[in-house]
Amino acid sequence: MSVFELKEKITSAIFKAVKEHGVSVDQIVLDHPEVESFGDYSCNIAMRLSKQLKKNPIEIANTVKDSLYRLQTTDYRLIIDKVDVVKPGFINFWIKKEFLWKMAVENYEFPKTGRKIMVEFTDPNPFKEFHIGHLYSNTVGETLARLHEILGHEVRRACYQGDVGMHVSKSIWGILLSCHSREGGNLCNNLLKLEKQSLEERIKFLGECYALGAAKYEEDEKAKEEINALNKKIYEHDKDIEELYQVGRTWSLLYFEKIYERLGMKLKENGKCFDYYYFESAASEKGLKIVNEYLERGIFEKSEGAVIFPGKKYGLHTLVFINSAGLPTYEAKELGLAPAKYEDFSYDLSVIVTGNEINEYFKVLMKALSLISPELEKKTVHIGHGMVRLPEGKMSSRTGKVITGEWLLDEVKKKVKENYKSDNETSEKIGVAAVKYALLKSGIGHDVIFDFGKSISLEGNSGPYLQYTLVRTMSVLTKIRNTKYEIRNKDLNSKFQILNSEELSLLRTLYKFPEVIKSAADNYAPNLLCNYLYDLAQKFNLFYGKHRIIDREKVERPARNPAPNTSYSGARINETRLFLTVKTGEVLKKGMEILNLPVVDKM
RNA sequence: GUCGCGGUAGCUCAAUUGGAUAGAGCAGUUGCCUUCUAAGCAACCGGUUAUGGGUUCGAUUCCCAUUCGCGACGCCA
Repeated sequence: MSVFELKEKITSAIFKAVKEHGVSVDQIVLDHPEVESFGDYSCNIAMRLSKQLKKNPIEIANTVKDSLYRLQTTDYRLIIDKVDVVKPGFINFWIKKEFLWKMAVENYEFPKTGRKIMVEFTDPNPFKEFHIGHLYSNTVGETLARLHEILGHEVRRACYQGDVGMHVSKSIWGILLSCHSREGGNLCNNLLKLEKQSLEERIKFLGECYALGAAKYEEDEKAKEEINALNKKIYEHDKDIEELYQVGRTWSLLYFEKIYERLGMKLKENGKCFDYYYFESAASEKGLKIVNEYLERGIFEKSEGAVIFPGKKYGLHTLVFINSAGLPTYEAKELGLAPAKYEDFSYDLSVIVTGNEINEYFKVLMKALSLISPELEKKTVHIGHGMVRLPEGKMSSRTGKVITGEWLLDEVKKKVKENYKSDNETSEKIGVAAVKYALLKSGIGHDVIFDFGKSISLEGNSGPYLQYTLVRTMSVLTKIRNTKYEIRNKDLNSKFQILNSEELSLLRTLYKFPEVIKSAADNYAPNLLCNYLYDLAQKFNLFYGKHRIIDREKVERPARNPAPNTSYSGARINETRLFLTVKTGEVLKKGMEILNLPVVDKM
């Protein structure tokens, strides 16, 4: 029996019991109490009915309890150990230990649903750097994708990249200037000379060009005009800059793939990390067409030479979709993107992960989409994640106040290496886990204030803590595997009864794993899974520190050679604890896989 | 100015969507390695949940006001 079935059984039993009182309720809330001494499940129905029935909640709770006892089915009797009515009017349920055990040991897998979900995330822009905001989006998006895969859905990953637009023309303008000042001759050849340099250096160069263009755009009227003109040229594939443009674009895209692989994304059939790549250059054509079509139908309006969506009519902002130069803005492109995605993969749900700074835009966008294609609008969900900020404020590529993803990963890796003297490969894995966990562990909506040294923790509630705990469980198992041992507590029936408080507490955490996955996925909240895994690891470490899995006193060591990894032949193993250890390891491993945290053998 | 989001321990964050005694980590103090990995464990310290009212059996959570911070508010994404 799964956790879900168990909960359903208790809920329906309560439902029946309540019905006996002649009242009907729309739903029964059944939760795990925070405090373990309040049982495994808790119901507040008596308090909710108190007003309606004009009776004391305790009284109601007691009669419900009596009805439960009278109505009980064999299933129910099998599951429930004890029911209690407490103070304000809670009805608390204790599950038989045997069942807790069964649920914990069972490897629950969610059945395939056939539901098709597309998740769009990361969305870095070619010609600009991949900063820690992209790192955040990638980490969150990948975990959301994995959570939905675990739930049995068919998931596709999408990445939408801005290969046209003002930021590109600013970069190109910067490149033109930089390449000119180096030498004369063919611009593209000058750029290609950089090919000898590492990809990282070339990307850095592009970033600098952007900063240059962006700064001049604001300072220099002439530069501004040139950049605006360039923007149009890029849209029109003007042959003067096309070659240059393609070179830079290719470098960027290659570079992004390298980072995705470093972050542990799996390669797809196309040999890349995302299933689908969308570009603004393509979306803009579709978007233009759609907006123009619906301009005639009166959904959009002309105003001051631009095409706008009158959001004010619907209590939202009015936004420009096609600017006065005839070019589509972000909003129009997004309108083009939705049907393009649907053509590739006829999804039931489209999840779009972006920074929360565009939350307001998205509301407008969704309103416009609902008038154009209501069925697509219904299938679309926008998740705005918090922005990554530096202690001194917002990041800005223009002023160079940017922390790139690679820099962060490298620095953390270095710190791990220095602090713990671990080898290169291990340090990399620990560093990646530390960075990702730091981004995943808090709620998705809030901004993340990034402060190196404070933000990325290697101990306490951190990625390495989970890795370390997993290593501990594996270490016990290897030790046992290499050894002949006797198992104590062979008697299965007695096993459930004699659990000490640490064992019981671990068991009560273990069986909840599938519930946590479900609620993390349903709420788009990876932090729920982080919280759970951390709690589990803490409980395991407490248990581990307090109790022996392999009996110490039975260890026979060769008298002359008391090395720590000698044979443990003759050691006795507590089977209950062994199972708890195995299970903890499994859950940790699975959970870390969903969070996409690398696993290490030793630390 | 209008709209949206937020304010929880010195710092960074939780709190099962209205539940029981508001919990962790970091920082600080103190113990624990000849015993399955000390990136660990235990203990202490730390709170008028921004402020004031309201709704009810019950509020960090919902409503109103005040205040502070961030974002958006017509041609960037």
